[in-house]
Amino acid sequence: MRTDRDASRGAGFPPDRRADDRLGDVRIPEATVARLATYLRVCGTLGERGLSTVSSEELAVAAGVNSAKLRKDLSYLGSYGIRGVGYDLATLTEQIARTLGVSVHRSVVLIGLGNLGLALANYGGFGSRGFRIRALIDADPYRVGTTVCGLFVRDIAELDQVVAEENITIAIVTTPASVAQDVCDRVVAAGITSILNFAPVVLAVPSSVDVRKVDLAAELQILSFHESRKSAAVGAGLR
Amino acid sequence: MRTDRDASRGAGFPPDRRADDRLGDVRIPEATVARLATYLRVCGTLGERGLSTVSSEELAVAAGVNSAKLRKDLSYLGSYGIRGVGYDLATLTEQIARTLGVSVHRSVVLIGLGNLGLALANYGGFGSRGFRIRALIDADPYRVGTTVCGLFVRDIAELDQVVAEENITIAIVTTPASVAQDVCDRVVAAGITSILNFAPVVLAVPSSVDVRKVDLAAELQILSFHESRKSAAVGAGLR
DNA sequence: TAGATTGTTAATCGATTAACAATC
DNA sequence: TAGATTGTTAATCGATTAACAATC
Repeated sequence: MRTDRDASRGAGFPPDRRADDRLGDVRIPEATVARLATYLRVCGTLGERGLSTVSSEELAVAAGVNSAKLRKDLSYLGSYGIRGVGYDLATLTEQIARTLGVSVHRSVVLIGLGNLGLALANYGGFGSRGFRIRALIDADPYRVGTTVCGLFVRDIAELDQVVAEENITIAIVTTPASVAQDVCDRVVAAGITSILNFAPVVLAVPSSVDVRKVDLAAELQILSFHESRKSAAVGAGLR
Repeated sequence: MRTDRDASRGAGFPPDRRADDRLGDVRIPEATVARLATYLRVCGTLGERGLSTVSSEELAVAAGVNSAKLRKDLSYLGSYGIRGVGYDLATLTEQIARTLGVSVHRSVVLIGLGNLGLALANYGGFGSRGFRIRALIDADPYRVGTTVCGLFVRDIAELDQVVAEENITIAIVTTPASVAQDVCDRVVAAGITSILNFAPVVLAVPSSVDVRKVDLAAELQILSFHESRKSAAVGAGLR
């Protein structure tokens, strides 16, 4: 569907990307990007089971979405399906990985080695999905200099150096809430442009930096809301 | 704005809730529910700083959202602001907590005591936000019977009993992906109606059960996507 | 009263999905 | 060719937000 808005942009307004930018010439909706990560994981699982081709219906069921949505999502990447047949798993996997920018591994720095930080440092699931934790940073002088998962724990003062040396663009922040904004400021100053924040605070960053937040208590509260509605429905006589 | 659809529903179609169900008579959008959790946390922070009243503008800035959106979100709870003045923090906090169903603590069972499970069991941030982990369950016979954070680690065979005894409705699943669906089936059979899933699998559940998924690698992949676009922009001559 | 701020309206924007022409 | 499945259209649904009347 081509709207008047599209037409006016094509005619005069600056496009989001240059037309010759092959990787980035199609704007992909945020909701689609989030689902691509799921599709990529499911493709991996199906590939391990020996499948070489999947239909949009099979993939949609495995990913827990509607097949029309899945096809629309995949259509943003280009036309990699074969009508009457389905999608070649290897090709599809490669294209999704390329779109997400995880065809090559990305380097990550993890800051704050409390319970959660240590658990993430030890988590084995990042490597297979495109990420390597290349540096660990903590404020506790007793922890700095020790080795965790084969990596030296460094002081925050070494952040700039480590980010440059290891070509790091993504930081995982698992510090206490009280220091998270300060750590965030240093991380941004060091040149990091993406932050995954586990501290329960809203981080202020320049618009050039992306922040995603994981708030575990908030997730539980959302579930709690629906629990309330379930019991309210019972209370209202719907038993 | 009252649309034809609303009118036709009011006229004939069954409403989502009974009109006399005071807690649940207004349908609150999912996007709003998710933000209410943030507002609740921010209200707590502002309250600790000694504030007793906030304007929508102040609260919006602290929560990182547009103030019109915040007012619209709060309007679903009822009319708790005072024009020309703002919102009373104590009242607002209470109303949001009530809406989210966390005015009283909810009991949670945590299943799977690997790195992440142990970290969550030790995490102190749940208590202040309305949740108590009341039971720990693991499959490893060497771990069953030990004490973690003052709780006995139990076998999955005891799930039904523990859920009933402790009045648990929410489960946190931090098992390996390979057993997550099996654990999920048992959890549902035990009467749990909300699941927070950290295993990187799509869980199949009855429609009466809510599942929220936290996929850390997927979060990084979303950040990676935007990183790709940033460097593509540079590559396309926008340096 | 004058200034401030809420609650609501209505326009706009973005996401979802059934349906089907295109095509393997 | 006949059956199957993609890629796309267009309708619908849901979320966002500027603007402002209501009102403290």
